[in-house]
Amino acid sequence: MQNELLLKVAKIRGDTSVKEWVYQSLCELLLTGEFTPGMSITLRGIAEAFEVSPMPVRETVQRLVSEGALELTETRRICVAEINEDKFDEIFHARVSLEPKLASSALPSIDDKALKQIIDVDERLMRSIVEGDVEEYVRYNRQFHFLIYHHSPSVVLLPMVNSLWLQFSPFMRVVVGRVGTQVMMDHHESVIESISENDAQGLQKALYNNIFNRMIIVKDEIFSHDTPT
Amino acid sequence: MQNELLLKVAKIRGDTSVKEWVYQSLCELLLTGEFTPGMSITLRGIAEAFEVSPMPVRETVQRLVSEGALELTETRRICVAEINEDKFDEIFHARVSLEPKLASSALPSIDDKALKQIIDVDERLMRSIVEGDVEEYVRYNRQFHFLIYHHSPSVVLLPMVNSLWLQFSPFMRVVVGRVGTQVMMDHHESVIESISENDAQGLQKALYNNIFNRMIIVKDEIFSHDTPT
DNA sequence: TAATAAAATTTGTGATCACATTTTTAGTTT
DNA sequence: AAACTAAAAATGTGATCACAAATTTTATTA
Repeated sequence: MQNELLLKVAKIRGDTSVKEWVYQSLCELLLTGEFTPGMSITLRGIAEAFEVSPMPVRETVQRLVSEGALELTETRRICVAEINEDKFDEIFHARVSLEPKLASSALPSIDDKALKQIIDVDERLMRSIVEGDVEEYVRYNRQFHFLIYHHSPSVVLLPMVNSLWLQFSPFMRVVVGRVGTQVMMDHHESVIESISENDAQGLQKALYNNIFNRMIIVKDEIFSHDTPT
Repeated sequence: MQNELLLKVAKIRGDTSVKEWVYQSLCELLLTGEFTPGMSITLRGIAEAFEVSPMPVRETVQRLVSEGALELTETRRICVAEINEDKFDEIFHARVSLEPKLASSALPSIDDKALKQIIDVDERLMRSIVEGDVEEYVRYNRQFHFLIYHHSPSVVLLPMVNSLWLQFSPFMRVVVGRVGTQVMMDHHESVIESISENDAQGLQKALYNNIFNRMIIVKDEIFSHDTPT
């Protein structure tokens, strides 16, 4: 593990506490899929890699265990959460229940500049699919969603959605790598149109469909073929 | 704070880690409303009250902050989460989205013995309302719900619902004390009937209605009157 | 050589310490 | 009595230590 991880995360900023920096860094590694499902991590390993004491790492790991992103084994070791079909179905339900609502609560705060950013990210997302660039796909897909959600004043749904993404992103990175970007072709036109027209109901429906269809594709590709994860 | 808190939580059991015991104990204090919204707590205070070192308390508090049950103030002090109307609305949406689905996933595992327990708790809940016993109301209302949910094999929705209950229970305890048990009259007949008939759709609908109506009452009683919390 | 046992190392956990920041208390001034 | 200031205490944070349990490595035996 060593210092390789340090190269993959942003440097700590002036007034950021060590604990918060470790948290954000671990989140990044989970969301990008650098941490893969089932991967074992250790407190001292992370502390050493990030060149900090184990204390902030311990508290951070507790947070991530609480958020379902990390799991404790029977022998109290720590590993990255794995996703089976039942868990996938639960995440599926939670996503389609919470994300559309979250997006509509973000709508009032999405101005023209933000919309332009969202459109820009969507174009990059499309390009990543065409070019078969898995890392880019994962990054821009997440950015597309969170450029919207982060405009919401939410203090309940947003953390819940965050924890869902922490839980399934390592798995999704593996999935997209396995099935290819092409099958994940994403149609965001109606999402973007609803945003530009300030249509909250339309946005909820568009995003519901978008999430539903993406998740169905994964479910079909990974679990219906009885492919081992 | 001192040792009063110790008297209000279960003793630690043999193979329970200190950290887990502290977590369960703090959860209990939140769920019963012993910890009230906005209440300040300190790591050393809890450690002293529970007669443990601050270490397990720190890790536990991180979990609870992550779960939204505790919050950090601007000056990095720790307090019990408060609920304003926006937050209440978010919790409302999350509850009606997740709890019915969770209940239906519990249904296959609810046998006659469990159903009998649920009916028993419902009767105690009714009695608490009639007798105006706020503590009992809070306890049996929670038990009613979780006797159902804990039969679910859920690993995603159940922790999410748990964290929702941790977030709003201190608030609800205050609410019920303020408005009285009578206004919280709860009709669980259709919930129980759906369970006894093994009717998953009916259970989802009954529970949705139950939660919806309870939350609407609170919203009306507390926020429409502009009563300060 | 393979299996087993013992030793060494790793790992998570709880305890303790020191430090920077925040809050409270005590003393002084108006 | 109210306001202000300084000192003391409290608080969260990061660092470090020691211990029990789990895992890995090494040595011994069949």
